Amino acid sequence: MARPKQALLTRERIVAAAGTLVDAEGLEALSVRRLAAELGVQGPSLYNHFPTKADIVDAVADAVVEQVDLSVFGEKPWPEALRSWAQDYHGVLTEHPNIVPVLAQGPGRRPAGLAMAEAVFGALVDAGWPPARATHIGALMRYLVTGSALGSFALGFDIDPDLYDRYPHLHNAPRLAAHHQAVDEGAFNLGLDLLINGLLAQFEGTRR
Amino acid sequence: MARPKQALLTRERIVAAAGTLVDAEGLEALSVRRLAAELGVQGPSLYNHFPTKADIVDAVADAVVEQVDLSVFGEKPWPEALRSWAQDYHGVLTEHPNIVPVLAQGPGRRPAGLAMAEAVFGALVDAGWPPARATHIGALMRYLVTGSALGSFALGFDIDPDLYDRYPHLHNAPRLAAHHQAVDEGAFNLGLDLLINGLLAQFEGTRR
DNA sequence: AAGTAAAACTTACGCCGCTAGTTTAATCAT
DNA sequence: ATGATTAAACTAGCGGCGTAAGTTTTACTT
Repeated sequence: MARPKQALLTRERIVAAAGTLVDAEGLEALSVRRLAAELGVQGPSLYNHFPTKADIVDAVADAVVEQVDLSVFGEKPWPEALRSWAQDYHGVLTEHPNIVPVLAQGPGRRPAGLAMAEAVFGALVDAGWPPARATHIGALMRYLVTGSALGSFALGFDIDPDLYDRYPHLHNAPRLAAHHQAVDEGAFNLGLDLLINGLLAQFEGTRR
Repeated sequence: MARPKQALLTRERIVAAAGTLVDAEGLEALSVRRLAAELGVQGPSLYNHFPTKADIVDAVADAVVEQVDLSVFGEKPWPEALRSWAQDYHGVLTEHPNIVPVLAQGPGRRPAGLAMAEAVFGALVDAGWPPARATHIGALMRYLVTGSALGSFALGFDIDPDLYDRYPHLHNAPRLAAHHQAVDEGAFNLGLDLLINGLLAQFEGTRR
């Protein structure tokens, strides 16, 4: 086949197929040949639409970030906005955990990533936080959200019970797997509460 | 060469060389052939000492975790111990950032990882925290430490100034790179303060 | 109508993790 | 002491990887 009458590929179709593949089978399963096969095409054809595989992965990551709702930042005071955004971000990443390692590297040049940083940082600065402090808060939020999404804490322990003979306090670790959602959510929400309440106290302390 | 009089390889030598390579050039640079070359040997020879490459990577990760000081947990009250441990853990990861993606997946079956979990969880439970809450706190600490070590926040932004024309609040983002250590440290310490102070308040609240 | 650009293709290079089978030395059992 | 087994290196090779190069055909531009 040479150039077809109707193009077989578009950037959108490629990103969608790549996202589906990553969600279903993980980042390691995303190879150029495999992705091309899903699209009914030979591997190198993808290079007519993206310069490198990394650009495809980046586009997948940004498509996920695009799903995060940023509208709260114009509508609510910073503490509620921050909480609401962090929960939504966390929820989106929970649905697409396999792409999180990419997001954890920062926004780079990705438009949705930069737009999100702009919204968060802008809201904090506009609310009266000093820019340096707002940067810290933004960083901290990324640490919590990506740290929690990067790998389930509860599923991070091997489930072989014999493994824990020498770690007496951990004897229930294999049982964590059964409740991993509740454990991970509990930890994330605890962290979010502590951070936002603490920040609020600091903020009001400097105001008065 | 067949079997030499003195074995060329040991697990320790392999892990040390792999760790050096990962530290110097990143996880992607660690290939079986490359590592073998560093050790003056052919690639498949490594399989006489480790069943898979993943086991080598795991051993590198555990060697890093082994460096974290756990002695504080027997010596100080839980808030100081938690802070001191988290700072030490954070410091160790700062020196070996390339292995963090592995640690972020949890301890799995790695002995030093499990010993660390045992120490943290045990100290919290022994101090009076309910086990479920202690689990949340342990998870939260991992989120913060690995989240912050996984990728510098300050270096996560592209330094091309033109990129920020459409993100007015971020116009100073390219300057973050110059102070990335201070920014990242500031965010981590802010988070640690907020979490531990908040936990302390909760703990004393339930005691009274 | 001619010229150019786009989008598919095939081929190929140098990497990758790992398996299989071979050789030789060291160690263990009788 | 010797014979058998195990250990630790080797070579050869499989299937997969990202991607560069060059080819063909179609579509768009002038």
